[in-house]
Amino acid sequence: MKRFEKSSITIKDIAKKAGVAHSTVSLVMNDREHVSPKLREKILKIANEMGYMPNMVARSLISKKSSTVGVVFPENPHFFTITYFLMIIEGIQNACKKYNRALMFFSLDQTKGESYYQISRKWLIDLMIIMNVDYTRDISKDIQDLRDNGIYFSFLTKYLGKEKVNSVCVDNYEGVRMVLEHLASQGHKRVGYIAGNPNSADGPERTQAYKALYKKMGLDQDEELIVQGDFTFESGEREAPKLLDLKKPPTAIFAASDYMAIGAMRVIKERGLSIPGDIAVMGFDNTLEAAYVEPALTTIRQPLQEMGEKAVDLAIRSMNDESFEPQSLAIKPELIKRQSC
Amino acid sequence: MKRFEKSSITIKDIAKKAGVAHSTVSLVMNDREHVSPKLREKILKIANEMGYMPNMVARSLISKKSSTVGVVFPENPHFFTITYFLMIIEGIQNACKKYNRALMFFSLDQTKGESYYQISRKWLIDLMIIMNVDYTRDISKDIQDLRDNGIYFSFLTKYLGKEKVNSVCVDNYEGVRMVLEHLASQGHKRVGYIAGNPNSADGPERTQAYKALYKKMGLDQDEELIVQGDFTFESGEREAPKLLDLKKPPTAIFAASDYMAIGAMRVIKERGLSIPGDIAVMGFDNTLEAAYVEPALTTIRQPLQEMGEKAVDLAIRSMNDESFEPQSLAIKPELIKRQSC
DNA sequence: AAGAGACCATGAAACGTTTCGAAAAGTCCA
DNA sequence: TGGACTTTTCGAAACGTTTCATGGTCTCTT
Repeated sequence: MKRFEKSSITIKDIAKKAGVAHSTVSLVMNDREHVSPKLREKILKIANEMGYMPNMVARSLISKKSSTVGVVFPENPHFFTITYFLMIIEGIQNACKKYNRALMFFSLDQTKGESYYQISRKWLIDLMIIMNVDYTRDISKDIQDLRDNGIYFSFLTKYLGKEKVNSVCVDNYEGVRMVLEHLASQGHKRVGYIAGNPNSADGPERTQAYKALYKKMGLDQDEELIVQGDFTFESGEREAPKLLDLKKPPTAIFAASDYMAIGAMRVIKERGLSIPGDIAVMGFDNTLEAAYVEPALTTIRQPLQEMGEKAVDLAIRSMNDESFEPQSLAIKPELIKRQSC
Repeated sequence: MKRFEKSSITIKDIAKKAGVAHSTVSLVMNDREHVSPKLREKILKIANEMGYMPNMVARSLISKKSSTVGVVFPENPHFFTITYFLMIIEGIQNACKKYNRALMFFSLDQTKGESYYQISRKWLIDLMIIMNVDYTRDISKDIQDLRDNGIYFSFLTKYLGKEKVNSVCVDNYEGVRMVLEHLASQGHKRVGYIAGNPNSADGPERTQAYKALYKKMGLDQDEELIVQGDFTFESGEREAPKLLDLKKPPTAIFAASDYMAIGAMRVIKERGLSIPGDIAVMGFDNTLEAAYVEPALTTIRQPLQEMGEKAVDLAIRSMNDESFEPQSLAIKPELIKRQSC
């Protein structure tokens, strides 16, 4: 089998057949003015007959743009199983369709010295979604490089640097408020809190919101009621007993992630306590599993899909409008009432 | 802010600095022979200092290859929430890293006349993973086009056409065998079966396996015991009552997907029956939710990640070895014993 | 009927690579 | 020392587009 025997139809083939210059065909294909309607018609017809399909790569080379949205996430072989990310990606995928762009994925290995800018240059990515950041490294140089080279981007996480950049994240304060209000409205006074990963952007923010709000809600203020998890199921299983074993145990547990909440639930059930009878549980995230555990978990839904879509929208707006100020969007979450409280 | 002020380092910049022809630099960058070690060293050093990064787009244009794996799936806005696909994609992502390729995603809208080959041409994709096929259309011309143009591909689903192609799917027969054997070993004689979507590749295959096997396993043969679902949670909820309402109801239900099994479980529990005490339930797929329902679902794990990786491996082998015969891999699944039976 | 505009179409250059035939530079041996 | 190799380096062409200055062809006005 010979390869590339049948080479594909180019703009020149069409030009030859139509008896015009290939630059004219280019104008037609890009829907630009200054081509007579008659000629345009003719060229389009021929292109259609011949089954022309533009070569995006050649187009990218000259325009220095790739018609692509590049999603960059940190090196982590298990990235894709984390449902949290997946739903965001669905949103990005939708946006790509809307803007007629292809979607590319890159994992960034910062330990090998790879930078966001290098990736953009290597693949001529002109629109980048940055999904998560290792804040232990200085990222501001990268940001500057992207900016200097006309690459538009959004962060899909809280951006902790000083620069003003497009970013989309959930409104953690509002989410925590909803949780505590809901619990308070059901008469809970003592609410145990399992905090999330302190090295993330969301973990500390939720904890801060919790501390800022519980007095306002009239809940018990007691440092004992706060334990430190890291968003994982295991940390929920590990930390929940500390709350249950208190002299004065809480009547409700709020975990900063669903996975931790589910871990806590397992422990509670193993001890023969009933949920929500003996103790209520609330999570945060509305991951897929939350609906399937028993009892189904009451939690806060982050509109992840919407967030993914918004992130692309912001970057596109920056691209189309030079005067558009980078925005930091905090998306309002939603309370999902189920059976766990 | 001016754009592209700082244009990036090219092979020519390096050539100028090193005082050589840019073609020589190209040879060095591609690790080709016929360059003296001394010069090679010097060029590499300069390239490194200047922070050279190859322009993959220019490279693609000339080589007609994109160093990319293109994953193509059918137009379906909710593609990405289906965990089944996601785990496969994780495998593909791993393989991409292994072969140092970027990952691109495309949704194919066959109603608009888009073909697999067109996508490959448009983006110079030379390695394609085809995730699912609309078998109501004739795909053999597409296959031929891909072949004729040296584009290597694997199907990540059972391929139903006549051609010999690379394909990776789960061994459904073996999976069903494991289920029935497990149920039989626990003394079940009457096993209800909720069939999957009849228009898919997997649905009929599992049903066929069920029918071929239940006599061998000494189970009751009774057409009443087979009901028709479509893989969704809702169809499980809808069909399970038909089995429970039989004059002689089954002692176990086997659903051809976890989602249907979970739907069935909900109905069973609503009727106040205990699982597995009154009735055992088994699923198929080992989706994420299976571990979290109560009781946790005994099911068949498809090694999805492995399948994704294998699909890329096969395509790469075809690419590297012209004489490699396309293979059709049926991956052995695994029984995951949990509490539902 | 000629000059001024407006509109169309063209051809060449460019994008950053790879490839390949040919030139240049080494090496070896007689 | 010169011819015959071999190895190294070079230069030009090519990949399929877009862009843009230039020139040609209309149509209108005076």
